[in-house]
Amino acid sequence: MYAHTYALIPWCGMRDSQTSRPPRAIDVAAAAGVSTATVSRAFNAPEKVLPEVRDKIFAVAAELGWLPNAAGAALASRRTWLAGVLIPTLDHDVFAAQVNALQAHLSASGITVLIGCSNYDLDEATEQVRVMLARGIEALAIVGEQQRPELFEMISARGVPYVVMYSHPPKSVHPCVGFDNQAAFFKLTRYLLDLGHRTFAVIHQPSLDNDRVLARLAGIREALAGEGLALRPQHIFEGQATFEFGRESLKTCLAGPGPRPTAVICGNDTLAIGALIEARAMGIDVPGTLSVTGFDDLPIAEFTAPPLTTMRVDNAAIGKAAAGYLLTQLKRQAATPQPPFEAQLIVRGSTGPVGA
Amino acid sequence: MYAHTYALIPWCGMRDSQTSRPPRAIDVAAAAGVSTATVSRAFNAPEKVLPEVRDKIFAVAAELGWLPNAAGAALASRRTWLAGVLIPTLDHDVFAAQVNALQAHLSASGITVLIGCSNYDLDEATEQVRVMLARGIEALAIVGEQQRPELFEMISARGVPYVVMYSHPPKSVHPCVGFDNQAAFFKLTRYLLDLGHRTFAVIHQPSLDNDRVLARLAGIREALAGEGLALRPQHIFEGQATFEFGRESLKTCLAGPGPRPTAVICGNDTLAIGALIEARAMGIDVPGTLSVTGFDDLPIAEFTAPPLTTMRVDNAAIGKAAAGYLLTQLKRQAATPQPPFEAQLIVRGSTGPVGA
DNA sequence: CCCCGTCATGTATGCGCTTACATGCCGTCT
DNA sequence: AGACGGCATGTAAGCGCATACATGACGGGG
Repeated sequence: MYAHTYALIPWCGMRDSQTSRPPRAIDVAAAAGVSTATVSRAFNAPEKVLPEVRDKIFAVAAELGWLPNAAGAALASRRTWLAGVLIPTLDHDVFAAQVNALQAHLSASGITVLIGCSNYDLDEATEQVRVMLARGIEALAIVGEQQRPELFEMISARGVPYVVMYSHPPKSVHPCVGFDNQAAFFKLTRYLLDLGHRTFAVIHQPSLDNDRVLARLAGIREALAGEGLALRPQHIFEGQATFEFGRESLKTCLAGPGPRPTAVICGNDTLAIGALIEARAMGIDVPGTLSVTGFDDLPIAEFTAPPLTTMRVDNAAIGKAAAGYLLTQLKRQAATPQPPFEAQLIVRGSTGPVGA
Repeated sequence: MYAHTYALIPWCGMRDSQTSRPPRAIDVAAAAGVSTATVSRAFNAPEKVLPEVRDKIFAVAAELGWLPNAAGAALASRRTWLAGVLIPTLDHDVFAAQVNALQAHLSASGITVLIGCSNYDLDEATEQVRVMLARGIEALAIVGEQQRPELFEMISARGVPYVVMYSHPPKSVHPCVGFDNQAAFFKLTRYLLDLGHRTFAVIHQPSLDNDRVLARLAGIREALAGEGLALRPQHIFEGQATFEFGRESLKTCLAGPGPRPTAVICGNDTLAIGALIEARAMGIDVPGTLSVTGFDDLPIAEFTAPPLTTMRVDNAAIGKAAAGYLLTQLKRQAATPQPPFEAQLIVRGSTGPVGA
């Protein structure tokens, strides 16, 4: 398809032969009649090269299709221009949005982002960080501060600046860019308490090794304890964050013995929507006899029946702020500790006064 | 927090002094009483090293916290173990799922994945690929085959194996792993035609530089043409893939002059759900007086009111297959051209016979 | 008119690792 | 017994680039 254009690139035609290799700086230098030092300067410190020479070098480089070999550059300059981000999975809007923003911001500064997915496994997380460090990342953003000690040891040992993204507990030993999960769920629960609710159910994600989920549960319990209340074990449901698990949990919950909850707090919007779906299927009036809350404010939350009361966090802003923090760290400037982001309560139609 | 453990790592305490640097292979070699060649072999070809020597080296390496410097390794071995993937944005379930699967699969083979986001901009796409090539990627997956010629020239010139992901038009000049967008929408439209629909509206994503969207429109037109039908300009809506655009497009459409469409084909589920929301708001009976279709089969599609008729593509399978293809290419094995994936029609409640 | 500073460029070293080749040891076959 | 082959390891040469330092040209001031 583009065969005709290959001819423009001298060494292209040879790409089938084993001798073919990408051009090097020395090839560009030879073709431009300068030394490799000047080629290097033309790209890395253009002001140090005479404009005419520089243009000649650029022209030759373009003609040869030369791209500076990053491995060579990294070795010689001791700079990789690489940063890493460790997340549980890309397959989740929240993390994808954060990574997207982080990458966009770092990329604008010429930094390439390596993405490591732990799949919610601490050992895999540690391994991913090991690989990233071997690749020479100069900064690292980590989702969640619950990690193996070795992970923090490795990055501290190498003096790599890092930041914990998404979480931001009040007394973290780590630099954080995020919000306080516990405070957010405290606020949410307080809101429901103020509506008169006294019996609660909770449907949440797997809490193993997950400080965000644990903090959320703590926030709920803290608010309840303030009123002398507690969660009944039969009202707590832990499982995968799917519509299905939200549905079956609500079903089980309402079929159970003892006092029926008047409010269901869900670990995220997906679970809440599942609960909403089941409530509709069972003919339960939401919010008349049951209030339901979510977390994340997915775009769909506004359009469920009834619209979902939830909490919103600006994930793109978190990603951008994390990038900004790392960037100032890389410049060896003072690390300005960010105040936590605020999770915003979005009251919609899925919550109401108890017994309304 | 982990200060007590730092003491276990000899050079940690010095990380504040400017002289501190990560250990090198030669440090490990010295501490283990061998040469750097043996250290290298212990990690890259363990069977060539006596078990006792190997264990000693591993122990010393762990103690020193040594990680092989990837830049040095890449330079010497001419292997970077890097692959790239070019996508429009991570902020979209479909691409995130594909990348997640691709990365999981390649990572299992020791390959690190570089992710480049084009933000639907051809120049940015080209630039991202340029950066990836400079970093030494040995393989590349690209979403969408509509790219600047320079992009394909660059990768061909370097002999980097690549694969187009997601799309799979019948006569592509590129190796593809994906499905035939045109055929999928042909099938979908055919289904609606068989239900008796004759007047159609289309609400779709921006088509500029987007071969997937263009192919989908072509599929619709092809099916209609088979019945001597065509789309009226006032029934075509192009805009961002949001609920909001789906809503306002349906509203505008139904308020417009001329014959009212009995079926609305949406470019994806988000637009379709927007249309569904608007239809409910307007009190329009779906599917009684209006059929609505989506594409992607988002998890929520099953639970809309009415449940959404849509098409499903296994994005994780595409990512995995793309990784598999690149892996065999890297082994210089025969490239087995994959047959296209099939987009599966999922008939639910949002479509029905015309005028039912 | 000479000296020295400035600027543009060249020279040459080494970043940390892999690997072809060299070395030396030991066991085995003739 | 001698030769030879195989094996474990060492030696040393780069991989492609950036950069400290050297060089040389040029110009201005004393």
